[in-house]
Amino acid sequence: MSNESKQLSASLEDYLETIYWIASDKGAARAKDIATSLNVKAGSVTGALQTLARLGHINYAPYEVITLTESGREIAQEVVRKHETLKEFFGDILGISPGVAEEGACKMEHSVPDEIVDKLIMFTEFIQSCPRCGNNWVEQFHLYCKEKAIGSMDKCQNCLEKCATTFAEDKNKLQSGNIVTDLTSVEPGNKCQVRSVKRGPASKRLAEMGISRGTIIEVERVAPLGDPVEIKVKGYHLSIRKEEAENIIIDQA
Amino acid sequence: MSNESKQLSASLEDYLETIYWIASDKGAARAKDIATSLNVKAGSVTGALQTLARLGHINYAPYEVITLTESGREIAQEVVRKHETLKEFFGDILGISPGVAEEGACKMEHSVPDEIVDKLIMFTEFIQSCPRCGNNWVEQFHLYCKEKAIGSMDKCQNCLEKCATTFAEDKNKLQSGNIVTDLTSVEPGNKCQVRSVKRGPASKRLAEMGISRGTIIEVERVAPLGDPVEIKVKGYHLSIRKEEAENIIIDQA
DNA sequence: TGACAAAGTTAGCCTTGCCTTATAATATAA
DNA sequence: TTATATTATAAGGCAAGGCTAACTTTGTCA
Repeated sequence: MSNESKQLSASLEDYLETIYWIASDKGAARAKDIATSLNVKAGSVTGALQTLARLGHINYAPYEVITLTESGREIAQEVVRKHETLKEFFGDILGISPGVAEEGACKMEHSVPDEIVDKLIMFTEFIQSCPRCGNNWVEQFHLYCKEKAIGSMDKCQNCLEKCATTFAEDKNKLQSGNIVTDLTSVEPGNKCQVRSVKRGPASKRLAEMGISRGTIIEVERVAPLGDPVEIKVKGYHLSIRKEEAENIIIDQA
Repeated sequence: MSNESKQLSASLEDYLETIYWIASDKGAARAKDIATSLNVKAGSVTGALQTLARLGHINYAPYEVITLTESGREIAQEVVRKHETLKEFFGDILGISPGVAEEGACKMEHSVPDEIVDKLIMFTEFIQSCPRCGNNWVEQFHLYCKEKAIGSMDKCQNCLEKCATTFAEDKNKLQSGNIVTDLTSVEPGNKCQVRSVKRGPASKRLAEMGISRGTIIEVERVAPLGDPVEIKVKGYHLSIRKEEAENIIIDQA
């Protein structure tokens, strides 16, 4: 049981990723679904499943449903994180069309080193929060791509000034209406930045999740009664209790 | 002779890339050098060379030196371009350590789509030329990576203002000393942006190379008498005559 | 010139990964 | 309980890519 093996092949990573998606949709995966999803025959799936089971990444017994083990989930989540990170960067920042962004992410998710994904997430977040990148900076880049030239000096000065005034306005707005807001008030789909985390029974857990001052959180979904709040932090999908969310004081982005 | 085949394997791309480097160093490659460079035995090299020859990517005859054909050079250059683009982005923008940047580039060069490389080059160039990214913007990002938080509002305002004044100063400096400069005055290792290309016998060739208003050019090397000027444009390594360089009017970056 | 070393070639072989088909076993639901 | 769908197994194909070992060619130097 070399549970801590070196590196899975791209193909096996794809199997894990597929199982992850099917399982998070239906609770557990069946061979048929995997075969359909990956476009292979049922026989091939069994072989891959046996390999993954031998490596300790899935819970598998003949004719039973398939679930991920701890290590399998970790690997799958990491692959998904890489995939989503690349896709978002390509799409939202570089302005690549969705199809190519998806295709590129699929190919590259198996080769990008962890360290680079981490930095890419930081970079994307930085771009989305640095005031100098406010006021349509990304759109300026897309314009540059079309026109193949930076604007004239005067145009740039204009842009720079507008950026400054926009920032000053936002700042005033924020400081005048200085309301303390917590994570529960963020709408699904929106991002925010953590100002502070209130001390409490859960603060250690939150810190372990990487939630601290400055962290950028995207709220993905909120359950009917607001209880489990599903969020994305540094590319990881997490779920936190309402009480925990209330302890996270944020600046709305 | 399916000269226009679909996609080479990562391994064959590596062979072409290696031949490219050896050939650009010594004029032609020998099997021994390739074997050493790729860390394989001589026998394996012969096999790969035969495959590449069959595909029309190298000029190969038993016991003779090896050179790239037109198609082989194209592929090799594209791989090199991907490699360098990724490495530069990882290192210069993301702030990844040279070792990891190199390793990541090696792995990803075989899977990144052309379109994404193109955009990544544009993006890197945009960052290096947009005034809003002047005044140490990239360093601000690296600081952010360390401190995991954007600066305070006041700090950001300060940064923004300093960026604006720096830009204004540069602008004044440029406009007061309004000297027309051409590419020959750029020191090796520096970058500049094309303001215009003088009409002349070579202007068509330059346009074909993708050199036009707004293009960013990095001067890599200048031969002793200033004659062939080696430059890098959009990730491609090119060589142009002195007379051509003199027709390229630039803004020093 | 001729002998030898270095470089290159060839052939046979092996491993790995990943897929397929055909057939057998099991589960499920009418 | 029996037909149908789903899984499992076994055998095998095949392409990529490497290795070894024996052999050939080439170039160099005495």
